Amino acid sequence: MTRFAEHPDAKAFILHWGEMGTHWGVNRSVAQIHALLYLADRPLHADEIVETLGLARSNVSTGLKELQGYSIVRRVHVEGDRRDHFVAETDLWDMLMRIVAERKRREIDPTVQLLGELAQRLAADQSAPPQVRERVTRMHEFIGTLGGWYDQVRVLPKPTLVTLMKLGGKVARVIPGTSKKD
Amino acid sequence: MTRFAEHPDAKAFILHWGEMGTHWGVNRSVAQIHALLYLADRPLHADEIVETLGLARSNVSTGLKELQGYSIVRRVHVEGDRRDHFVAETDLWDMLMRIVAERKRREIDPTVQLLGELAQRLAADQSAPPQVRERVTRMHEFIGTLGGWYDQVRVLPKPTLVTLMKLGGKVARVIPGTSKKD
DNA sequence: CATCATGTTCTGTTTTTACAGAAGTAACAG
DNA sequence: CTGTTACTTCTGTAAAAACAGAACATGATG
Repeated sequence: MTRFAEHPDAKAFILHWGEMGTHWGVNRSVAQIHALLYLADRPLHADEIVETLGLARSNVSTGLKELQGYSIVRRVHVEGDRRDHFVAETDLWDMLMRIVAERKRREIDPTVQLLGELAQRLAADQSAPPQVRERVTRMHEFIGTLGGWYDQVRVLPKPTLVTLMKLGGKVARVIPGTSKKD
Repeated sequence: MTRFAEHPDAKAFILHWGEMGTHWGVNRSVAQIHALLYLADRPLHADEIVETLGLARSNVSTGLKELQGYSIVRRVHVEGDRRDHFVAETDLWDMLMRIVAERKRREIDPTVQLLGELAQRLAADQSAPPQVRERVTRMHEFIGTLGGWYDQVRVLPKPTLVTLMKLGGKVARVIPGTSKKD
């Protein structure tokens, strides 16, 4: 059915992507489903995924929901078939940006929120150990800075991002006080 | 013993840091040990960590080893005490860079390696599904580009990095063909 | 409106991971 | 050379996560 997924290199890709997932807090099955859809040249329906990856129908369902939560997989309608079909984002910049956006929303934002509360309370607390106050505050500021940078970069047009990325460290040349030599 | 860690806000920080870890593929205990050392104003020895966090001695030992593997905790000698003591990196830029470097080494580099092999084999394989060839190749190039960018940024002096970060999207202004307005 | 097709949620089981305590190793102190 | 302290590695257990299959829900079809 999913002929392309029988190719040994496709299989290797899917397996490796699954492993990668586990190292980054993503369920192996979810990552495998994503890899399969990324390699597909057409929308797949859930049962194709079940058969290709050997997962239970239930887990494919929840996996697809998770991937849609990241906005890197979307449901599409296929003419003359009432089953849901799914396609993955194939633009890798978009894919990365969406994953980052969602993880920020889920994990970073609540962390900044909490750190802000802790920092505020510690600032007013005479009995607080000074270095705890200072370190929590600095962590709050640091993650806030990263978040602010991300918010600015996120909205840049994709070609600009690609150019900046390719420039790499060379962008540092525009900063006053930095050597022109590198 | 570790008085600062009895403070409720310190406790909250440590617990949250532990949870964060679990979402990013880091053992909860390891992340907690790191948080505790980050908040400490002096080197701690293993038994202090055991008592403060309520972990088994064995796990503190392996946790500390792991953190040293990331180069964000180091062993220090304390005058007149033959036990090992440990301190965490408190410069958050350095900390982040070291974590990124290590995760790249452990996970990204082997992935690029594998993708390169797959892409090469697929290029020579007449029977390979064309979109599989193309998508694997693009993934390889994409991750390679990210890695190249990182390698360049990594070696920039810290003040330059901070300036760039604060500039945010404004660095895009220097790119030809980009509007001066943002 | 009964049946079938499709998809989701719930529940018990399996697998994986984290962990505590025991056993082992090494270095030092008396 | 013996006991003690500090630390690490090993091993069985406990906790957590992933998973399969069943039960359930929804909506289309004859």
